[in-house]
Amino acid sequence: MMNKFKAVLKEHGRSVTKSRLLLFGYLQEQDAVTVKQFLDDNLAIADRASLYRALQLFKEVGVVEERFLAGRRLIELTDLYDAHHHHLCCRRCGTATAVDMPEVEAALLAFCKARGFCVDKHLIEADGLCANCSKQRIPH
Amino acid sequence: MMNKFKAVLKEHGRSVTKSRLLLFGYLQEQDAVTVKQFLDDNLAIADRASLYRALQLFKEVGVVEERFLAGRRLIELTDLYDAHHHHLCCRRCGTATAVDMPEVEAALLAFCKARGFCVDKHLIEADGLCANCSKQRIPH
DNA sequence: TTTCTTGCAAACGTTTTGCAAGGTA
DNA sequence: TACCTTGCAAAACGTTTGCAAGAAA
Repeated sequence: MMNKFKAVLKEHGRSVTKSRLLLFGYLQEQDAVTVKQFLDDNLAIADRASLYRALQLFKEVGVVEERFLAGRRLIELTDLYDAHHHHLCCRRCGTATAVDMPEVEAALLAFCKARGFCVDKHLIEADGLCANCSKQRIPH
Repeated sequence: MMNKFKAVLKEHGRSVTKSRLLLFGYLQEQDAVTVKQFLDDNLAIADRASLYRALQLFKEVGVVEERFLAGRRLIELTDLYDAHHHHLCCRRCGTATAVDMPEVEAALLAFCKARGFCVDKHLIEADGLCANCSKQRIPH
C-alpha cells in the first residue's frame, strides 16, 4: 500500500515528502475522519494550509475520497488503498460499522446492468440501530 | 404534503410564514439542490441569514436532509415529503437520475435483519456512465 | 540546480450570530 | 399582546491563495 502510494505520487510528478507519508499512515490507521479531526490530532504538519493542500492532492490522485456518512463529511482512503466496504451507522451509539454485503452489491450491479448504466463506483449505507442498541429497547 | 408541512411546523411551535412556504414549494419543484443554487435563484427571501435559518429549521423538523451526491453537498426533501428513491449519477453528463430499486433494497434489508441491525433509513447510489453516455464510447 | 513543498499571513466565501423592526398566533 | 421571524450588519468559521524560505529530485 505504502509503495503503491509512493508510486502514484511519482506518476503524477509529485514528491514523496514527510508530511504526505505521515498523513497517509494516519489515514490507514483511522478508518474515516473529518477534516476537523485531522486538525485536532495535529500530525506534526505545522500548518492548516499544508494539510488542506495534501488532502486536495490525495483526492486528485485518487488516494482519498470524501463522503457524507450519517450526516457528517468524512475523508477515507479509496478502495485502491483499503478494502471496499459499506457502512451500517447506528444513530444511538454513533458507530459506523464497516461491512461487506456481496448479495446487495450483486443486486445493485444487476439492476444497473439491466438499465445500461455502467457502474464504476457505488455506495450503500444503512442508518438505524445496531444489534446492541436495539436490544436495549430505548427508541432514541 | 403542504398540509403535513404546516402541521409539522405547528407541532414544533414554529410559525407558518411566507418565506417557509416559498422555500418548501421551491424544494418540491427542484429535486436536489445545493445551497448556492438557493441563493442564486433567490426566492424573494431577502437575506441569506433567513434562508440559512429556514434550512436549519427544516433539517431539525425532518423536512429536508443533506446528502453528498457525486461529490456535491445537496439539500433534498426527506422521504416523508417526497417519494423515496435512489440515484444513478453519471460522471459524464452529470445527471443524477432518481430510480426505484426494490430488489436491491430488499437485499439490503434482509442483510441488515440477519445481523440484528434495525434500519430506519438507507441510501444506495451508483456512480458511472449512464446508458446514453456509455453508448458514445468516450471513456471520460 | 531545478522544481516541488512548506509555513506564514492575508484573503476569500460560506455560515452563524445579536439586535431591532416587523409579522404571526 | 406575546412570541416568533425577518433583515441588516458584523462576526466567526473553514478553506484557499501568494509569496519567500526550505526540502526533494
